Amino acid sequence: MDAFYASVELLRYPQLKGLPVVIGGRRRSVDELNGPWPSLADIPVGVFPKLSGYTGRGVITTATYAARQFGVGSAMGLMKAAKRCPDAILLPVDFDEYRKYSRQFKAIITDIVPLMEDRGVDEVYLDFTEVPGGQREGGRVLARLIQKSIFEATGLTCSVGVAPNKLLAKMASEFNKPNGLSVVFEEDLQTKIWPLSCRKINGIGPKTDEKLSAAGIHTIGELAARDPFELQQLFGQNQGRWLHQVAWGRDDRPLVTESEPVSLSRETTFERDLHAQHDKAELGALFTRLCERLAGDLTRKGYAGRTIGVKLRYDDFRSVTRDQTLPVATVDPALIRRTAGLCLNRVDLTRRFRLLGVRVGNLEKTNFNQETT
DNA sequence: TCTGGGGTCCTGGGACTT
DNA sequence: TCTGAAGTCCCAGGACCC
Repeated sequence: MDAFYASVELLRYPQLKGLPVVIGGRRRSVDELNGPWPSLADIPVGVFPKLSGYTGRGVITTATYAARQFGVGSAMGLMKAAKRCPDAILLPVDFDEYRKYSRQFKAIITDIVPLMEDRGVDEVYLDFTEVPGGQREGGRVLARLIQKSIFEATGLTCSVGVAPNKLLAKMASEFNKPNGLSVVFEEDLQTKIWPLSCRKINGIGPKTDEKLSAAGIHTIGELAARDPFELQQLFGQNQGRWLHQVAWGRDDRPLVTESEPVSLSRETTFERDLHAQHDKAELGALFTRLCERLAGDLTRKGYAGRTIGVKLRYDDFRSVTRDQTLPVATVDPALIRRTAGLCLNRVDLTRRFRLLGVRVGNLEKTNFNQETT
């Protein structure tokens, strides 16, 4: 398979190009910025709020490359980011807008390459083994055509990686961000992949990286040099085997062009930590609202679920979950609320918590899908 | 002083059945 | 009747990703 990985850069306002910008925080409407504007593209740079003096909860969803120079990035708390880069512009998250552009760029892509795996709002894998011209210049010609088509239709830039499999294509796409294009061949493994940190592998997060470091393994090359049996001793059979495979650039996962959701959930972090007894009314209303919204999601997407669960995050950031499986699948907000309430009775409610979530799993298709996309 | 929201997948333990 | 093995389901938590 010739895999192609593209991630689209969603910041498209020309007046902000090259400036440090972070997108994130708790969800606010664009109107809250500084009064109603026809669109963010019409706002002069000086009007955007700065990160300096930001107080309250919230994390960065994404940041421009100019902002990343200051050591801020995804998932960082906004207050910490404000200290590192006070002059950065803070934009609110606007998921409806992202979804709109996401549909648009994916439609453009599938017009050119029909075999697409959707990896979220801004990323896709493509297989262009069978696409006419897909092999020209190692895939560069087709990749450039896709980049050009997306830019002309949406103003969005995207970074692209082309490689023999999904693992390497994803890594290749990171080489020249933003708006980059990289091709990695099998024979490039030792020169282009092995010098990289293990953390660059999709699937190695902070925990695994820490364990690897403790074993004296920092780069992918060092990982590849280890005996597979030693890795299995350290990480267990499955993960050990997988680590050895990916270090050697091996990945035979096919493109997944269709999938069904496994669960749906809604959760919210409070402005301040709440207590089950002292904030009973507020929590009760919030809990009901979460269940209603979740029931709405299920109905809209055409699913019902049998397993109802809750999630709590305490003030010390520990999380707990409880769930319960019903005899039949439901979309009924009252039943979801009642069952989730029973789950909630099984957790420690004596200490304050910062987040409450409701989840429905064990999904079954109903025939009432109201969503067209 | 911190650390969102919405997902998937994996692991491991306990209950239950055969 | 008791015991152990194996399979399955349910549940909880952890790691990771976008």
